Amino acid sequence: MVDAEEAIREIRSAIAARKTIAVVGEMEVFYEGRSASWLGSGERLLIIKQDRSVLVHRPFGYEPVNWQPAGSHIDTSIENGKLLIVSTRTSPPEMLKISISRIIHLSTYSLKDEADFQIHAREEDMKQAIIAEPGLVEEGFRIVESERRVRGGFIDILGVDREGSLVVVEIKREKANVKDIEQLIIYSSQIEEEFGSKPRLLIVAPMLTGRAARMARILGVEYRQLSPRKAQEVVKRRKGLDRFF
Amino acid sequence: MVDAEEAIREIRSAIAARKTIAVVGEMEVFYEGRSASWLGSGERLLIIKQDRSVLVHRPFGYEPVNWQPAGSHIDTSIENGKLLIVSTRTSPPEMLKISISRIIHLSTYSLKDEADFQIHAREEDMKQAIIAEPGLVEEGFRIVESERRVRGGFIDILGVDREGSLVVVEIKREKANVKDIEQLIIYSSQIEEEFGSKPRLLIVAPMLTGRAARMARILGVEYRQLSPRKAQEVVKRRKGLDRFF
DNA sequence: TGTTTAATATCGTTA
DNA sequence: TAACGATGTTAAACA
Repeated sequence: MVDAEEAIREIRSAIAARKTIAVVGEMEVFYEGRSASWLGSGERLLIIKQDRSVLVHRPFGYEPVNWQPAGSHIDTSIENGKLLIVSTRTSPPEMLKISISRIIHLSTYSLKDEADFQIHAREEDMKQAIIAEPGLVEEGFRIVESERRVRGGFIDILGVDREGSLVVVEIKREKANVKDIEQLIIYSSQIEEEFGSKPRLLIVAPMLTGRAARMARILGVEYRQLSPRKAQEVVKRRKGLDRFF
Repeated sequence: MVDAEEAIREIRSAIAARKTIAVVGEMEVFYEGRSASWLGSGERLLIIKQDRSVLVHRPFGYEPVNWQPAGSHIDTSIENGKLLIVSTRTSPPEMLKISISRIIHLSTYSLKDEADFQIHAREEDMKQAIIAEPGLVEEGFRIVESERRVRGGFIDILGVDREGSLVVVEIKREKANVKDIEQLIIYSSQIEEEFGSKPRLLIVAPMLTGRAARMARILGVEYRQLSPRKAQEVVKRRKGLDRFF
């Protein structure tokens, strides 16, 4: 249990020193900006990070109930004996106000964390795998272009099959749905306009939703199964080979 | 600074008692599941909530670097003198492993938070505003149906103008883009199939992207300006009137 | 359970 | 700055 006067001194100096602040206490939270929200009094965890991002976490759920991203301006004051923390940013104009009526715990830390975060098996890995091994799409497939710009978006991969027909390839790292099939149809008309002939349409994904599978059959969209994990293995194997040669 | 043996006892009993746990310390983090990630050693804040959701926060940035949602299973152990916390869930199969080499601070809390969270100015508020006051779309506009299911999605609002022509209305709470315009075109063909005549297409949003504005002009999609905040005011005013009558 | 949509989505990349 | 797509998106609504 910490006094508001004492707390405000500690928080102010911690913000100035770019420390990370954790406050456990009873608080009300107001937000106004792109939307507007109000949260009545309850016991929560407030985090102010060294980059001045602010998070209010309830004792349940993955997401913060309210927040403000890095770089916003933080003001502290005491109002009716309560510790008031106001975070504002200008673009977009947003304001987060936290009124703390009781402080259960307050601590500040100078945390050092310079480690590199590595993540794999994303859609980008799937694309790289196909570029490295076009045979993943089908025997004789060759890449013409990746990330080709068309009206309404980008074609993940544009290629040619062994017969010389153009193939538009759309990649999804998760289950592909009706929207993804429609996306291919939209690209198809653009490619036809430009090249004068209908391309084959192909969706690469670990699976399709039932509705998407039906729609694909109706509209003549082909499907090749590929999971991000398998793609990642292909990329890794390739890298090994590249180093070898 | 807390010993690993002491920490594991405290964490285990806190999980059993459904308390919220905060650990500040030096840790490595591994994740494997839909994707896979590795994060080398650094000083971070680990939160385990009463619903067993797990968050690992670096000292910067709004998002947790790694996490596990509510309801996952948590195992604790000591390996080479380090406190090991492993959270697993089955659907989808995912595993988060946190290896804590040094504990700077550990505390547990029984937090009580039953307050109601209220939020306004969402897309739903815009739809309700139009339903309450169809004149927001245009003079003489009448609602036929909201959330009408069509192939590839739902039509936000289907209505009729004063001449009796069908109008498909798409609502966006933020700047509308090319994809949103395309969405309307797709709906249009469905409505034409069903009713035998081309509907008018109308996008309601606070603004359009430059590209979307151009595309709307070309494709004959009309635009009505409405912001979520203005919509919210209309809803509020209406509620006041409803109470009066 | 499966599917779809909204979100103060956030974040990174590119023009 | 604006636009645009990916995300371990998450979370809620609906069939």
